Amino acid sequence: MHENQHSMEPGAERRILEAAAKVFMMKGKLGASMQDIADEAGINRTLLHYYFRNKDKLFDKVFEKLFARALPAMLGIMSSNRPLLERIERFVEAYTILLRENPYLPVFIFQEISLNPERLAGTLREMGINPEQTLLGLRAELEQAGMRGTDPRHILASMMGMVLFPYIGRPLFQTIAFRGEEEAYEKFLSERTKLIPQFFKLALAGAAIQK
Amino acid sequence: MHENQHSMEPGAERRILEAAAKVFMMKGKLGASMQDIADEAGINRTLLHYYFRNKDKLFDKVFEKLFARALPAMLGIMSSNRPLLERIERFVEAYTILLRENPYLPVFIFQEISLNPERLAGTLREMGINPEQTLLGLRAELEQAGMRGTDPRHILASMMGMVLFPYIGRPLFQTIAFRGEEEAYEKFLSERTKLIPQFFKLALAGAAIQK
DNA sequence: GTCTATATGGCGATAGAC
DNA sequence: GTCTATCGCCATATAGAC
Repeated sequence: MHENQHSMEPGAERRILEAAAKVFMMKGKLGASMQDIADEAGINRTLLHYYFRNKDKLFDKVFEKLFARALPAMLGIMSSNRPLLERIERFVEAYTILLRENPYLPVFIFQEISLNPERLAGTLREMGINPEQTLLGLRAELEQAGMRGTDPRHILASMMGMVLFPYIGRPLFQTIAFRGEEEAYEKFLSERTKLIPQFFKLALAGAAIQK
Repeated sequence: MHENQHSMEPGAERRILEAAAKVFMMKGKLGASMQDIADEAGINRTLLHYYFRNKDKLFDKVFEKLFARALPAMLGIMSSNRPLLERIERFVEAYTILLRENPYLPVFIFQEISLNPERLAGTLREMGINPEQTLLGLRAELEQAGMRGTDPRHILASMMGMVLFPYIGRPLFQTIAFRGEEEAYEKFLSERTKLIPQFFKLALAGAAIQK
């Protein structure tokens, strides 16, 4: 792509993207300046323009990358064909790992989509994600997996919320409910990995009793 | 506060705050210009400065107002002394009403806190919220309310996540799981009002069986 | 209190030397 | 490919007339 005559630092583009991802996530799209990103990457500001033309294009690339990192885990649970409880376990594990490494990811993504919903359809198309088809699979599979009569999307939304909330609302929740203590909160997050699947298990058990 | 010699449109300050809240929520703090807010309020741009001095101060006022609108419902469930399931029901109802009228509220608040966590402690203090005390009450009350041995904060986090996620992730979730259909999603949101408390009921029932 | 006109600064973007 | 210098815009903010 950038086969130029002079020596180009190998992986410069990747290093820029990593720096940009970090800065965009921490300061937001508009709060981050090109200078901030250049500093973080340890390069000259104008090089950003050389590689990515302008800020919008750079941001788009970063967003696509981060979005592609976050979404598959969500669709995984939808499209696998394991038992419901096992799928929940795998889902929670996958997201816990992802979020431990990228705690700002959910706020960043939801904020961006919220401010710019028009772009979503196109992004999904480019990623080769077909909502129609995914939905069909989900419906059929989850419908008969345990919660008969309940729209399986409720399970999915509940699961997503239970997993994501402690990260999305971390500063607030940690301050109010944990006196701001980091270590205690980390422990809390770890506990949830086991606790969330267990919670669904209990709910399913309870549902079975009710019949 | 603004007792001036000339006729001031009554409630101008409030009208500005409402307009600003709307614009800030839809465009973000940096994406919103003072001109945008002035247009929304139907006044001249410089009047914003007359009333609120500068953009930061205006934003702070807006944020405080919105934060004060969102937080009490959360603390309510913590500090009441009703049975656990009843508290959950009330909590879900209260938030459903709030979110139906202010769908952008959670993203806005979590984004701002995420970008500006330093301000949080001060804001809570100004609002007269004492995390220490709230936490003590919560611990004692929920501990003996049903989920023995489980940190009650897990219940709270789960509840918050289940309620908030469909709003925070609405554009994405509605697109993927509902083909973008508005009406179907509205119905989905309504269903959750009953479904979430029911879900906790089942989990508690399941927990009872396990003993 | 409300308006017009203007100052100021920051940031994205490009030109052009090397 | 990388740098320096510079242009031009836009948004905040203020001065000052009415």
